[in-house]
Amino acid sequence: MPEIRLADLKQMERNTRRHIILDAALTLFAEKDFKSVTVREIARQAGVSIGTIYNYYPNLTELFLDVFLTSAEEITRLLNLTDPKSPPDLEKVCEVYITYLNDNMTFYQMMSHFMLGGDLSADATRKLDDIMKALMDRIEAALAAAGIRENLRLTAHALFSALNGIMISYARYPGKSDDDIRRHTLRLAKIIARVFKTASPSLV
Amino acid sequence: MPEIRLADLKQMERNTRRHIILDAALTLFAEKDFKSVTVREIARQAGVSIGTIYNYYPNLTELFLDVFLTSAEEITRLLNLTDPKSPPDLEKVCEVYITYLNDNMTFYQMMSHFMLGGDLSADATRKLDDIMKALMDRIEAALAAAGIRENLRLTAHALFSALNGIMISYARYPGKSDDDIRRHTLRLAKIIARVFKTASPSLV
DNA sequence: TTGACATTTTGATCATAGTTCAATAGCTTG
DNA sequence: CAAGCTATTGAACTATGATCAAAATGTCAA
Repeated sequence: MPEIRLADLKQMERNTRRHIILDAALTLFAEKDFKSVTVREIARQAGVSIGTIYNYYPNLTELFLDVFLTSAEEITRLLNLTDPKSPPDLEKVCEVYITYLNDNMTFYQMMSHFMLGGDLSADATRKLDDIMKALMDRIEAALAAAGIRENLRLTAHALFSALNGIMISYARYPGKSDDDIRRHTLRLAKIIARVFKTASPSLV
Repeated sequence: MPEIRLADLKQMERNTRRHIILDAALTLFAEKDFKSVTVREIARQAGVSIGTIYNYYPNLTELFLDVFLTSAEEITRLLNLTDPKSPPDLEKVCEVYITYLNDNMTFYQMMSHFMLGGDLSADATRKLDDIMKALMDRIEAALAAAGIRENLRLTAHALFSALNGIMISYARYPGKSDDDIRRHTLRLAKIIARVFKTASPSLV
């Protein structure tokens, strides 16, 4: 039955092409603010025409979302790899997460854009929600491993929120270098991790 | 010395005109997502031409920043008014802040836009930093009133971050109504307030 | 009041963005 | 090889923020 195989190959080819565009976008996002990247730039970087971009993505938003999802999977994987032998340490998980956000500010910018912006298709919304949930689950697992039992889900929500808030509050810190910001956000992450470890059992 | 008075009056007049544009923008932001509000819409709402907008603001970003600063002053005032007789309660301060964010999502969208987006003039950056610092100071005062003494400044940073993170994480909650989101974000705010009250003295 | 000068307002105009789609090029298959 | 299908192309369309010469309005000394 060569038909099925051929169809599969075609699909793989299509995915490869899609990946070329995705990689071009990723390259550009590493260089500059994601809001200022244009279709024309992505097309040039990928070596295709504008129209081809729209053959693989219905619009720029969905392309950006694809980039975001790729990064989100990466950070989820990183979090799952923390300290594979011993049980995951809460402070370590927070540190890895904040380090990733420092290294990938476009990821955080996109997260804020998609979470607050709206105007996503139903399909895109589902994808976004799924990946955010996966991230949350990872945080929850770390909390569970830290011995938190009561209100586990709610506490995980609060911790996840707290971590996400660090960057929005201090990504721009007047008169500080990137290194200073990294140090400061990591210190805040540590504080938040400790606060949750210390106080959680006594919550209502 | 009538010259000085006249100059003052002119300045007041100019400020009044500026306010007409500001109010028009505020009205539109209450109706729809701030990213989708156009210069033409603001001009129509304010009853002036496009060019006049640019007479009072060098570009749309500065106009948006002005709207943001207006809201930021309002929330700072609200926070200062919480429970004027008794010492400010930490949970109450968190509740007021999160309630305001729920009622004024455009404010939060703008905060995230300006804090993460960049491309502000030097003057705009200073204004933004000032108002964020004022907000922070208010949180710090509430923590101090709650009895926190050690690492006050750093703890205030962490708490401020945590509160800001609530909205970015849960403003979009799959399948939940606005009321549900309000309830959930307020619950998270309460948890965070308690966590900080309980655990802070034992921090390093 | 008048006329000359200064200030403010106006909106057509420009550059650039995302998006569309008829024409073209490239493959596949009978 | 030819017919038909699919993928690619980029000029063209709409809408955006921003500009600026011209017009309207305001100011004030003579």
